[in-house]
Amino acid sequence: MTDNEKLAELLFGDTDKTVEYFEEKYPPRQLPEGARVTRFAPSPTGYLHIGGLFGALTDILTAKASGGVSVLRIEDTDKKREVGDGLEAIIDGFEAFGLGFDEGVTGIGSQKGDYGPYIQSERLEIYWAVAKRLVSEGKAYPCFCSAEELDGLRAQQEKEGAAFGGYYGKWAKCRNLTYAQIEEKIKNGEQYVLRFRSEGSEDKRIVFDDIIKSKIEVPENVIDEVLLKSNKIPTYHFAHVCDDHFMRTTHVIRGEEWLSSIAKHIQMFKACGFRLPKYAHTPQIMKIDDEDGAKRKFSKRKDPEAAVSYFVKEGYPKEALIEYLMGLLNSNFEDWRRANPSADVFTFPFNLKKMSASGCLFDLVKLADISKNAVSVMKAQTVFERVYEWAEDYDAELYRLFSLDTEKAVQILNIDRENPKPRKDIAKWSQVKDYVSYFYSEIYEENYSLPQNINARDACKIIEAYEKIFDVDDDKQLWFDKIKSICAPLGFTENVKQYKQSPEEFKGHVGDVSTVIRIALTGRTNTPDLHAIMRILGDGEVRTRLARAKKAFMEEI
RNA sequence: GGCCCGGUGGUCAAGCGGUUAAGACACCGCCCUUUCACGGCGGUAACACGAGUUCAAUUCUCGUCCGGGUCACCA
Repeated sequence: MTDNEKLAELLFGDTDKTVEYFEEKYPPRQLPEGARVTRFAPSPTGYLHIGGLFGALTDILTAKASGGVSVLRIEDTDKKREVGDGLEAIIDGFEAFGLGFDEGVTGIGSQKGDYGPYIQSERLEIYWAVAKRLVSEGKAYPCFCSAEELDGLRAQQEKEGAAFGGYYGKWAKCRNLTYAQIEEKIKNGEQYVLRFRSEGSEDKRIVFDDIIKSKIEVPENVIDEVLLKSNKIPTYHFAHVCDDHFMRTTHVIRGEEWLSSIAKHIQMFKACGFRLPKYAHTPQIMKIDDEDGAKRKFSKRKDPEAAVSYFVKEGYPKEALIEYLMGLLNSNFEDWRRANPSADVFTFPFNLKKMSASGCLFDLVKLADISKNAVSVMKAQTVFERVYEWAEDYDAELYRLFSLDTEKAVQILNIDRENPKPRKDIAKWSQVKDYVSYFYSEIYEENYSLPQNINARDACKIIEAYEKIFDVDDDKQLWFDKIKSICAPLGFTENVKQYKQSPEEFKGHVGDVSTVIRIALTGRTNTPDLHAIMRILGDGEVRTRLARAKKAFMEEI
């Protein structure tokens, strides 16, 4: 038995399962040629970030487009940052946007798939088996340095002008401890972490191909990275290597912040004797800082829209956010969508290589546009259901109003919706209350301010005339003809062109007349089809509102 | 600061040695129109800068500048 093997026993005497055991337990996947296995691996820190949704979409799309498998794995190796309902936020976030993985964690306490468990804290024996082998081969060693010592080391390095800080070379004090020294420290109950014995050299370079960033060249890593923390839980780096190997991940898609640790990951894969997966480092989604106008990544603290729950709260239709993200992912998506207006997004021929290598700004305006289009093609009944469901959680008043008469709500939402070219008013459900407010007397706010070109006296006369001709049963054509008929006697023209030719001859045109009626009925100058609005309001309500408006105009005279 | 990634209109972006440098969103104008939307038509607006390679550089190389990331027993 070599010293290294003795050390492995000393450190991992309790772990009886071997790397070979896990190799057998998690055999290579039987998948068709070219099928890609991807994974999204968030840590449960309390919320799902917009970048996370972006990454997850990339994983799912990549797997789907290749006939492969997407996995959801939870990286809960940092107990300090973990939040109680962190997993819930992630699961809820995916559910809210209709994203599902083929394998992995499916809910609180539920997982599916043959390569599990899919929560890192449940995979400890795997990491230990790999760690044990690494120790026995001399590729890892225990380090007893305390946090204070490490701090001191860093200070010393700075003083001596070391090119970079970290645990390596002559500063790696525990690197060459003898078996006897280690044994003694352990007997004394000293705490230790397990470090990777890096074979790297600063002047050698590693070249590899990133699917998105293409060729990347970095110096080898020389730092003896921590593999297992003092509580025997692995660091991200080590867990990544073990998990993606045993889950048989073929494509590691992750944010570009990981690019800087790629050298150590490649070295670790090599040291473990695992085949290196392909990497794709995705660009980041950023925003413009409201204060200084600088481009920067989303901040959890400063930007509410960094969390996907923000979009849920605002009531963006889930398909809108997904469509927006799809456009960011592959810019040819918009063309594809035009050609396949009703196709399932997941049938889009997604191509990782077509992803842009540079970061982009999140554009709420563009999102709104996509959203309006998405909502405009929905049936009124669908819009109603979606708004109703949303309101139940986020707008009690709207929910109650809709509950009063769901039939009426659908009618309101159906105005101008059956047209060949439907309106595009609604981008998010939180706009709906204002959009429908004048249909509900409880929240309807009267506002009788007239445009400058119309005075209260004329407004009053218009309403009086209109009261006489109004019949709720008139069809749209007849109704409008009647409005035209009251124009001339009041000094307005029914012909807009005529008015434009000689404006001095008239007080206004039929548009001004209907504007007065519109104001009287809805309190605003802009609304969808007035005829449809009055049909929903009903004869009684229309007459009541006309009377009230007339009174208000009279008081202004 | 070291290392790494990136830099085409306001935004997202095609193009990857020879193009009048696409398209989408936004913006502006016109048309349609009872308002607003919708729709149609048109418009403003871009290859960060400097060298080099080349007959020819937005495309290739180098430098500069700018932006971002990363340098933990966090992921």
